[in-house]
Amino acid sequence: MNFLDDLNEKQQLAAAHINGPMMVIAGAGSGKTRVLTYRIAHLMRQGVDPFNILALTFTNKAAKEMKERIGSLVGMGEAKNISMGTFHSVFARILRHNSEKIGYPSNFTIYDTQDSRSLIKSIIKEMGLDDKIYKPGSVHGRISSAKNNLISPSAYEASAEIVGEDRMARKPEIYRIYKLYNERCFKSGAMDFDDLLFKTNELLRDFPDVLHYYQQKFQYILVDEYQDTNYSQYLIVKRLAAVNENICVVGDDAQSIYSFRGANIENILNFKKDYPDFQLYKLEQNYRSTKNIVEAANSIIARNVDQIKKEVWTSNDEGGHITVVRCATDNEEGRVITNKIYDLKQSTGCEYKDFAILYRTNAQSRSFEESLRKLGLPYKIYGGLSFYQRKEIKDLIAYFRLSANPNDEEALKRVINYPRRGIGNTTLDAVSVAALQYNTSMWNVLSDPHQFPLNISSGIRTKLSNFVTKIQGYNAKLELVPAYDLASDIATSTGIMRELYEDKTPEGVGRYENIQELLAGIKEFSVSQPEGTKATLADFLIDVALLTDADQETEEDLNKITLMTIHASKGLEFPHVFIVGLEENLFPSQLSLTSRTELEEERRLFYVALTRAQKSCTLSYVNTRFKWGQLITAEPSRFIDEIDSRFVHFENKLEKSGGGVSLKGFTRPSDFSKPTTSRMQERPSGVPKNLKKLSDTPTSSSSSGGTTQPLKVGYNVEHDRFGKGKVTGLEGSFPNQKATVFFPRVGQKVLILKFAKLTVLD
DNA sequence: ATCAAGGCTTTTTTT
DNA sequence: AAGCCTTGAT
Repeated sequence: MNFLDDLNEKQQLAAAHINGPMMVIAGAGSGKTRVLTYRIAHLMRQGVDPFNILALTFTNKAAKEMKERIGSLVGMGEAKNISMGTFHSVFARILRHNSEKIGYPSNFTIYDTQDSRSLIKSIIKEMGLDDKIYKPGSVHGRISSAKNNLISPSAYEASAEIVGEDRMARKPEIYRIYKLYNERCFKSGAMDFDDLLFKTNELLRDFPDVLHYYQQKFQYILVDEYQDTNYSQYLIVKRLAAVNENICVVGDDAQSIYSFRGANIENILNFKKDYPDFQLYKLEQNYRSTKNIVEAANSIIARNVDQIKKEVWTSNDEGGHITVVRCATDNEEGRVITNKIYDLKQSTGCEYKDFAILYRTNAQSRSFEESLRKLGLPYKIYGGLSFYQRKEIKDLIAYFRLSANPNDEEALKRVINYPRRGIGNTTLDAVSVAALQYNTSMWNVLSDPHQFPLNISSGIRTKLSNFVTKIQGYNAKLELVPAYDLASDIATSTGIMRELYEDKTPEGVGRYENIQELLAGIKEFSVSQPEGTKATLADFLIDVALLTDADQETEEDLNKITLMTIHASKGLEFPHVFIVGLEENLFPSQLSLTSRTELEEERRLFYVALTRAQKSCTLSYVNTRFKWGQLITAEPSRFIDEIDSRFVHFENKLEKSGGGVSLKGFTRPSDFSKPTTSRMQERPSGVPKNLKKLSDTPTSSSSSGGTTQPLKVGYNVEHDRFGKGKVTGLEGSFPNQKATVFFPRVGQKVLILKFAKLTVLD
């Protein structure tokens, strides 16, 4: 039997392509993952050894799923042997095998973004620069994009253009920070995310035997989401594919949403230049969404100037309109969307996993979380603060890292005084200075303190040497003791377990459980290793640095409502999608409004969001929203109006009235003191006029100084939603005065008076 | 060296 | 709102 029969004609042609370069331009929902999967299976059926296949995906989860699907077609035993994963994880492994060639230990550490920023921050301090001007985050961004374009520190320094840009931005020293940063990473035996690609390029460039080996090994190369690769990734692929030219790239320019991290649509154009005889396949039939959704999405993307023209179409049902909902506040948005999900589930009988709430920024998840929890609906948030970014997890992993690679300076600084062992900043600074002075790592100073002049008391010296001995002990066990055993040994013998166990606060209990979960994860990791291979803690570390919480998904997560950013939703699909927070300055983001290309990327992002939906798609926006603790007013996103109106239904559009609602730009709290602005919130009906609404008179009472507060502890008040209650506490002053009120119906609440619809009864 | 309190800033997006 | 950092007291 021929399993290619599962595909449509165009998909079949692409999947059956064997030798020579090929590109698949695939519209949203046109089954590109399917083509990739079947093509790999087909290759294997045709006798290609899975060891000779390299498939690069955008996420580890995508790799895992694709592997499973291929496994079900040709057998798991075989599928296992394909090299499949993200660029970062595949090449981290390759680097590990070849690390000594480029001067790194095989147990090199992978610095995450936090590590990088913290290192950059200390370098900025050491250089005596002002970290208000040289913000670690933006300096890192600059360095990162240099690396993604394969610009080394010396090339950076030599480029008049780049240094000129820095000078214009009043940050002329970045090239020096970059240089020092790289030196420090090297000395710490650490690579950052970008190094994983940069160093791979170095390795393949400078070691012809290595290049040759992998060219022979990877006879067939496939790259998914090609539109989101950067120059560094492009060049790795080009080098590896140079001999056999059996390269297949799959992508959709309309879904390019990662240019902020160096992704480059030009890679598609370069492909045409590099392999002029390549075969092009276009997939334009959408199998995912209703006609309305497909055409609405088309009408959006048509507004972009930068695009490869294609006609995405579907033979699916027409489906319902795209619904647009207006809400007063972010909290109401949470309630409204949650209720809609509840109703839709009741009426259609679908499952929780059929719903997704997609937003532009992680911070928006809060209001949805709250109302979902209130209604008792199960949900899972992806992204944001992931499991591996939690403090307690990072702390324990820092011990693991240090045990595997004692030169890892960021790990050292993290745990040398955690749990408290009386080694403070003064001591650490002294060690750091000595390390810099003698051009060595902090660990070398610590482990051989007599070699270095350290002005430190003997009591502290003992503490330091105890710490060193402890780490050396772990280090010695690294190759001998199984990963799980060593990990739990470290967790207990450092005192981390005890410290967390003794913390009986809910947060403390949670942290303790997280540690347990991490240890369980390590056990699982050990078990899942192929027969005969022993998994050390160092092996686990390579994995863990590149895991995200999509990889953490458990069985029970499988039937929950999904909450994630639109970026994270790429490649996924859901029957019912809610795209929330469609407001100017949020989506499109304020930061994207300066250039057409950035705005177009936001539009592509909206396109991606729309095309996640299979059956229905609902958009929402709010009139006022909290941002950084301040209430701001918002306008509906331009993207709403950009959808061809034939496909849209406005559920409760605000009628244009001359009144105060169409206020523009009143985003500052100072505007609240202007008398004309009429509070922006509609006065709830049902509040008798003779009752004094606090929120109507915030300015006169407090900002004019000295006048007594209209509210006192003990007053009886009434709230629109919570009912009657008694004030039990007041704190802060205008505009941030808060009242603690006890409502017999709902319990104690802390209300911000500026906004609370509170009425005094006495 | 440690801790508490108060001030200050926030990359939108992620490997 | 929340986390981070500085400051000041012990």
